[in-house]
Amino acid sequence: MRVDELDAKIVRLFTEEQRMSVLEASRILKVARATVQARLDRMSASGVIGRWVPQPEPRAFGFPVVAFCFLTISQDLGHDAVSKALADIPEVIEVHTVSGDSDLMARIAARTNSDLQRVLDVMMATKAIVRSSSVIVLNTHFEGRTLPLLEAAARG
Amino acid sequence: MRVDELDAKIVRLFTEEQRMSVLEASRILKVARATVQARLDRMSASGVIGRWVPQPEPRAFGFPVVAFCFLTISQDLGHDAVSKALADIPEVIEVHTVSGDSDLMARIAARTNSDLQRVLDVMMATKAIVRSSSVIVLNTHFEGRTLPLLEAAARG
DNA sequence: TGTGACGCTGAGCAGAATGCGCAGTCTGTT
DNA sequence: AACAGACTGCGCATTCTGCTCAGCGTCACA
Repeated sequence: MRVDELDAKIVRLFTEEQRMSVLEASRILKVARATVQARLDRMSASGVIGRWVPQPEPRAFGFPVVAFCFLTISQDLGHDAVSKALADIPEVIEVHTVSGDSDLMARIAARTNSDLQRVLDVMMATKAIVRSSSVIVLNTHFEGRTLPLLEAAARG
Repeated sequence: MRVDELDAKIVRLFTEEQRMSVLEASRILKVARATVQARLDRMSASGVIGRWVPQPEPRAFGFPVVAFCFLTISQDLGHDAVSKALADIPEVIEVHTVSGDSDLMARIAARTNSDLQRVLDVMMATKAIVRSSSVIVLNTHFEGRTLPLLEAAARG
C-alpha cells in the first residue's frame, strides 16, 4: 500500500501518545475526524498497521536474557514441521527460515544464562534439530523501530 | 513484576480483539471494571506491557525483504556511537550488541535484495563499520510471540 | 487476637469519544 | 463534461472513560 505524510503523522501521533483518541488526533492534525478514521481503517485493512496490541516485554516479567539461535534441522523434517514444534516452547519468540549455513533462526527469551541452556536442551529434545549455535544479546540499543521507515516511505 | 493468570487473560483479550474496551473485558472476565483498569495500569507502569501502539509492518508498505547483519565496528568508536549512526538509517529496525565473532547485530528492512545491498552500502559509508556479514530471511514463521511466555510466567 | 495494608467489588455521575449516517465540496481522471 | 474517490462538517444515540466512594475479604505482622 502507498502511504502519504498524513498517514505517517497519524501513526506517529498514536505511537507517541498511546492515550490519543481519534477525535483528538483530528483536532491536532486539523483534518476531519472521519478522515483519521478512514486512514486508520485503510492502514489496518492493508496490514500497514499490523499489531495494535499490548506487547508483553519478557524482560519486565522475569526473562531478561535474549539470544538468537541458528538451527540446523533434520533433513527428513520440513521447516514448517520444525517451526510448529518450536512454537510449543513459550520461550521461542520468533522463528525465521534463513539463508546461509543454518536453516532456521530463532529468538529465545530466558530467565538467566543457565536457563537459556535449559531452553536449548528443550529444543534439542524435540529431535527436530541437529545442531544449534547461539548468539547472546548483551545490550539492545533499539528494536521495533519501524516508524522512521514508514515516514521515509511516506516522503518518497 | 509478578503476573498472575488474570493479568495474562486480560492481555490475551486485548491481543485477540483489539477493539476490546475495558468495560467489555470486565464483563467477559467477570471481574469489576476497576480491577481490569488497575491491572492494566500496573502492567503499564512496570513495563510488562511496553508498546501498545500501531506497529507499522514494513512488508505491507514496500519493504518485504528482511535481513540480519552481523557487524564488526571500528575499534576507536564505541558501540553506542555506532548504534547512534545506524539509528539515522530508517531501514535499520533493530540493533543489539551481541556475543560471538561480531560486535553488533542489526535487523534491516529493504525493498528488494538489491535494495538491501544499497542499505548495506549506506551502513558501510558511515565509516563506523569494518566488516558485515548478512543472513537473509526467507520466510518468517512467527515473530513477536510473547503472549505464550507471559501465560507461562503467570502459571508458575 | 487485633490492626492495618491491600486488592476487589459494585455503584454512580459527568464528560468525552465512538459508530453511523448524510449532504456538500474538491480534485484528478477518463 | 461526467464521474469516482476523498475530505469535510454536522448531528445523533450509544458507549466508554475517568473519577470517586464505601464496603468487604484476605493476608501479614505485632
